[in-house]
Amino acid sequence: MYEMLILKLAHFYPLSSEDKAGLRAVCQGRPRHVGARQQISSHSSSHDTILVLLRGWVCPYKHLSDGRWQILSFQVPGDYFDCEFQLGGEGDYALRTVTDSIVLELPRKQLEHATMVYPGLAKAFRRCELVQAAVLREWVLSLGQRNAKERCAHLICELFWRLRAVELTQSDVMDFPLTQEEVAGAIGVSTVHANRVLQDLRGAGLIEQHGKKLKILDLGRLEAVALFTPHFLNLDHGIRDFDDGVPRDLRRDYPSALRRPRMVNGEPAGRVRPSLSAG
Amino acid sequence: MYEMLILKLAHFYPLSSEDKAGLRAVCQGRPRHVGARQQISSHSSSHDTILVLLRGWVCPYKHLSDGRWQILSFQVPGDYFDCEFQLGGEGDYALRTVTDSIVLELPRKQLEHATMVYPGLAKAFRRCELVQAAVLREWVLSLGQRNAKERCAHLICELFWRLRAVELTQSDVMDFPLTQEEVAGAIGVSTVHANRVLQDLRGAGLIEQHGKKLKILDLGRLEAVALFTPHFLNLDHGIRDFDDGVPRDLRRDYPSALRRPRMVNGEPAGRVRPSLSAG
DNA sequence: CGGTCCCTTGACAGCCGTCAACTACCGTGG
DNA sequence: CCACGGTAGTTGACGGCTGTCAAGGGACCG
Repeated sequence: MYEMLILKLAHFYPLSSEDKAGLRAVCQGRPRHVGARQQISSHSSSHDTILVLLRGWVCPYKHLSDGRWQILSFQVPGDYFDCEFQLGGEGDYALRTVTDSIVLELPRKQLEHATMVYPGLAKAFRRCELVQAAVLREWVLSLGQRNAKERCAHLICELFWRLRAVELTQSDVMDFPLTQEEVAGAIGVSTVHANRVLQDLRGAGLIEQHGKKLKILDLGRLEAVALFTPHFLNLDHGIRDFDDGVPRDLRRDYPSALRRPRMVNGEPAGRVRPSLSAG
Repeated sequence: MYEMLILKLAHFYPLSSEDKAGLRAVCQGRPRHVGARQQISSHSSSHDTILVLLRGWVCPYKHLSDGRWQILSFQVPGDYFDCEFQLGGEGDYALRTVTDSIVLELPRKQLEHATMVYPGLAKAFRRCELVQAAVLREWVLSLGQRNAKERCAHLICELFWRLRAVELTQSDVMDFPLTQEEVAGAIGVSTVHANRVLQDLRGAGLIEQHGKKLKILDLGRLEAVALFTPHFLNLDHGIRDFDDGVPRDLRRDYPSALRRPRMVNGEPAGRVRPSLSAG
């Protein structure tokens, strides 16, 4: 079952069979079952553990003192979260399950030892964390610049690509256990508006929903609506050698000036205005 | 000059004089000057460097294919950014200066060696990265749930606390070199609306602006407007011992159910509706 | 003194939130 | 078999926050 973690890590860095064996040796704890829509807390005697999600969906979220709350990401099987998020005290966010889930607690000490012995593991974990951060940055971009429809489409695209990476899709169909309230909490809109946006996407022939399954009818158009590119997910299946170290000039192909498009009826118009010239 | 980095790190973990000496030994490169509103790219022969900001403000930002762009955070003196963000290829975001800046490139290999020799450095850097991630999560919460006025107030509070931590404030006055366009790009609104929100804050007697300086007139009220708590910044001046490892039940004081308040004229109403019961 | 950048203002429109009510669905129990 | 209750999804009316457009003003600089 914890092959899920190996499957995921191998997407970010090619693991040797020794790496995998070393990881398996650490994964000897007893998996813990957590019901749907429950808080997850570290039950072990020490909070110095890493939680690996073996089955189900989980979401970290944050809330304001007046009760408003925001989902920060969705975790799917193979994902892990570092309980160090507590930063030595109360964490700045909380974790709850979306569906029935099975989590495994790995002792940090043992895991760190394994990453010392098997450098491939260290690189895979490190890269994994960088990707998590990249996803969070993409959410900032989404919440700041995309409108509700684009954000919703983008969320679906992100989940589809990530689930496909751990082989949890069947062709164009994926699990989609989120309620509209959870979608709303993730894309920063009200539940009512999330409903309208989802209807909009269905009406446009982009997706179909049946029960807790979601079918992508036209991935290309959906990605176009979302302004989605899978680049930030770095799902290269560990094929590339990231360590060749060829120096490149960053962002050479970026426009020399920041621009914002005019928006007309939620769609960017052809013309853009120059802005924050890059000098 | 690079004492700025030490000053900042010491906020996150108490550094011994050996730690500091070890860090200074790595900081022997020549600082590079970058003009205002310029792209920053890694100029060194290898992209395997860490950039430390010694003077000025810098902002990473991301943009959509149609030209919309979003600022991801502001970096102030003492902050550093890992060029590994490139993830082995083109990065998913870009970096540009807000003001005239001075940056220092540290070779990753040497820095990693130093962190092996001086574990205090490793802990300080690690904690620093965790705080960066926490700030990003707070931005997600802001962009998703706070309205424009709250977001703007929150941004000002965050910057004020962070600048104070590196002793770059004079009593209630801080540098504030951002144009309204940059504020808008950070809080995800149009420039025109950013202007209105700033006027609103000034009109409410919360802040004053003169040139590139901003004076906080009533920090308590500003934080109340922003629903700001400095907790996520973890600016404990390294006083607490983070390694005592006392197990605690996470989030014990969180409400057992997620709730969202009703919003009336942008203010949450007294009553909240239950939502996503935690079981 | 013309140009550029930045800030400001007003009118108008549209995305999105709020409220309230309704439907569909599902498992439980009589 | 149907009543029932709870959860999730849906709809319509209305209003407000926020974007867009256009124009003008002030500060700074060559």
